[in-house]
Amino acid sequence: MSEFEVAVGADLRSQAYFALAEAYNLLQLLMDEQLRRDGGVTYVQFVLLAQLAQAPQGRLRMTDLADTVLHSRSGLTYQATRLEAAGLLRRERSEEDERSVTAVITDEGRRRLEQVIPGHQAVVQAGMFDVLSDNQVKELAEKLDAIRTRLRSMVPSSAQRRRG
Amino acid sequence: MSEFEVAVGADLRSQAYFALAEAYNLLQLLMDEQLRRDGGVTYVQFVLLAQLAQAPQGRLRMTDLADTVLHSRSGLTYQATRLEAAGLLRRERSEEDERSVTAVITDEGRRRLEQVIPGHQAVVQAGMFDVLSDNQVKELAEKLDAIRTRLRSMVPSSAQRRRG
DNA sequence: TATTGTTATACTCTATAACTATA
DNA sequence: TATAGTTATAGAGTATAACAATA
Repeated sequence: MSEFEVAVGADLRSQAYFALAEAYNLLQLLMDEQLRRDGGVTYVQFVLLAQLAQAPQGRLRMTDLADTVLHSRSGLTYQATRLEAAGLLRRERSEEDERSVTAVITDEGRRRLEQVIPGHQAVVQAGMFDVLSDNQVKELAEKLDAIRTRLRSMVPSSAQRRRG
Repeated sequence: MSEFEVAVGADLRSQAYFALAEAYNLLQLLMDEQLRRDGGVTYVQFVLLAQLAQAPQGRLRMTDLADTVLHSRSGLTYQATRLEAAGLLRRERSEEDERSVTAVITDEGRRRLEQVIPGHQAVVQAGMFDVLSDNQVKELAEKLDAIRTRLRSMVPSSAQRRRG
């Protein structure tokens, strides 16, 4: 138990919370370095590319993408401009709704993603899973998934934030 | 299982990892808002104050504090200047080693911390623990702690980064 | 009128390297 | 020479509000 925990609460819940926070921050540090080294992309850009890669035809509407990655629309425009300049993504006007813009991952974007994923998974494996058994991983995943679902219901979407 | 997971790996480990990432990001969003609303401090500032509050006599050397919160020294100087201007922290030259500076939390800093902690704990409780039993919390804490310890051993300290 | 995306703008934060003082 | 902390600087990223185009 770290001393920080004593300040805010020495109970099990505080332990779980601070372990989560520190684990994620350390992981972020290692992942940022790996992604930059292996593919010249930031973590945010990696997440955006991965989101697009799995979407049908590699396409997502800008607003939906912003909601998915929890950023403002202007923030997404900023990142999309950078990814477009790097040739990893392109933007197309929608045909059904002329207001909408669809972000599409390019072939080069998919290649770049494949290029960084092995290193990314290696970091996650070494940092998180080498110290857990398969069954422990399963139990961890179940609990984190319950927490994630709960938190999703507590945070409004970017469209809702704009209105409210 | 989100579609993002499919892109990078649909296995249990990816599930655990992405659940961790999204849970922490959502939690961060909620905590930032709460801390700003209840006490006008950022999450980083909250962590710095909490670290000092629990240290002996509320004191820590700047470099040690930087290592604890995983920031560069210049980044810590920036935050310390802001916290000092807000009257929540003060800096003193060390008497043993004239090169060192000790950061000390002020009485007002402690009051501010007490002011935000209830809301902070409420957010954590609602977001993470209302969906878990006490035993599940215990199991979660154990696994996250193992991961944290592992990750700590993988990330060099700020002093080590400076040298290397 | 409401919604989509971009832009203008301003601000926060971070790190690197140079610098000062001390060990 | 090495270390502690600050500062100068520059850059990355973010969000809010105003805007143009479309529904």
